[in-house]
Amino acid sequence: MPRPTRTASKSRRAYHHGNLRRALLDEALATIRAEGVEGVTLRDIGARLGVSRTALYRHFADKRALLAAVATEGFRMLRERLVAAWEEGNRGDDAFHAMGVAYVQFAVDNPSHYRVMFGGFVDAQARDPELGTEARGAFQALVDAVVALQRDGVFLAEDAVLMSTHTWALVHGVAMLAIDGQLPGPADVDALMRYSFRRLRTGILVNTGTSRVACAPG
Amino acid sequence: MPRPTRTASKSRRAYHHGNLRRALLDEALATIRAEGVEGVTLRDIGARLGVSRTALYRHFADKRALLAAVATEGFRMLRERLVAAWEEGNRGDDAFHAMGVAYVQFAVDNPSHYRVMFGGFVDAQARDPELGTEARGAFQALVDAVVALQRDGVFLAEDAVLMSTHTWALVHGVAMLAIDGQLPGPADVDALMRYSFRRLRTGILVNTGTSRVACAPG
DNA sequence: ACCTGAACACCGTTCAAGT
DNA sequence: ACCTGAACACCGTTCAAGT
Repeated sequence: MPRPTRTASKSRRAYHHGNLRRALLDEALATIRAEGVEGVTLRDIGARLGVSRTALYRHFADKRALLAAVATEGFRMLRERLVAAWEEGNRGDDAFHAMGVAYVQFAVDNPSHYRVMFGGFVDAQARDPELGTEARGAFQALVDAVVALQRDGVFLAEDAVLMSTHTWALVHGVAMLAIDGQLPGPADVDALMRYSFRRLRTGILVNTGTSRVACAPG
Repeated sequence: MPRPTRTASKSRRAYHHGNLRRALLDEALATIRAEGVEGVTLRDIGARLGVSRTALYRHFADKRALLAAVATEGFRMLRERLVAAWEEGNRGDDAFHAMGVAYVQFAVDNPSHYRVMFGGFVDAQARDPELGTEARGAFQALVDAVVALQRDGVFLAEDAVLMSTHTWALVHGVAMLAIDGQLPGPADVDALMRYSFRRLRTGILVNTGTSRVACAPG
């Protein structure tokens, strides 16, 4: 396949002439990974790319737009992980658990990136429609799994969105506590996830409800 | 009761001579409420208090220490709300639900403050021991309720800390989604909380487990 | 179109100096 | 002890100017 007629040129870097946006995104993400969001400065990113510190404004409205793009990419990655876990687990009950584990694992592996995704971008979503689209896409992966499990009679036949949001809140909560260091140790993340998903399925209440009263005890 | 021998003095503000720390804390919190964390600048706070912008360093090591103190106060407030909900609800099953509602309500009422409390202060806890103490105190209010409900045979007699952490993760997740605007509307917060607590108690799984197989269907 | 470089209006923090 | 004011080393963003 012939490359575009554009020559390789004498520019010091390959990301000139069109892929500077991509390079800015990659550099921002690398910095976020290494130092957290507060380590991201437009000057450093420009310098690291051998580019003026104002070159960024050709591709992003401002710093927040850059971070919104990073967040958008995060949701895209997250959705891929969720879908992969669901499909590789053969779309059953265990696969649902695997999705939850994959979700928390993504947060633990990319804590700073995850934080940018949920860093109070209430209006970032309004400013950057693609962010909302991608976030909804990741959520949809969860809804799809819930719907499938409801169809198969594994999960209760309730409002799938409500059930999915409930599940999302749980894994989101576990993820946040994990990356915030609120859990004693890293081994506790696994233990909590195992417990949480068991109880997500069966609840924490002692079984004295109407559905059991009709049964003989034992 | 006689006031301390310190005179009212001619100082323009009452918070000189000992309560500047308190004033700094209040001013920081007010700014956080009004503009979010990123609106907090030491210069503005100093100016608003009629004090040099470096006066703060007499009471806090740096800006992060100030924010850690704000977070500490947040956990103290949160614990009070939780305990109040638990006791006013007469320490029963409904009171547990009320605690959850109070938790989410605190986050919704004080979104920026709540975010400071969970803003990735992994090591802030190490730097500021009081923060960890107060955070653990709020969590303990939840554990106490779980233990009481287990004693009364309402909740499963499992590891109370694990069960509490599971519950905490759920309400934390709901709270984060709510203040992040990830939920369609404010009415959905209530609906989600009702659903989530019902399912926290009873689970989302169809009841075909061993305990029900023994029963006649229907 | 794309990038530059100087300039502007901000930051947190340090430190010698005052009382 | 407590506070000040100048100074330092940073920020994001704007804008006229270059190619």
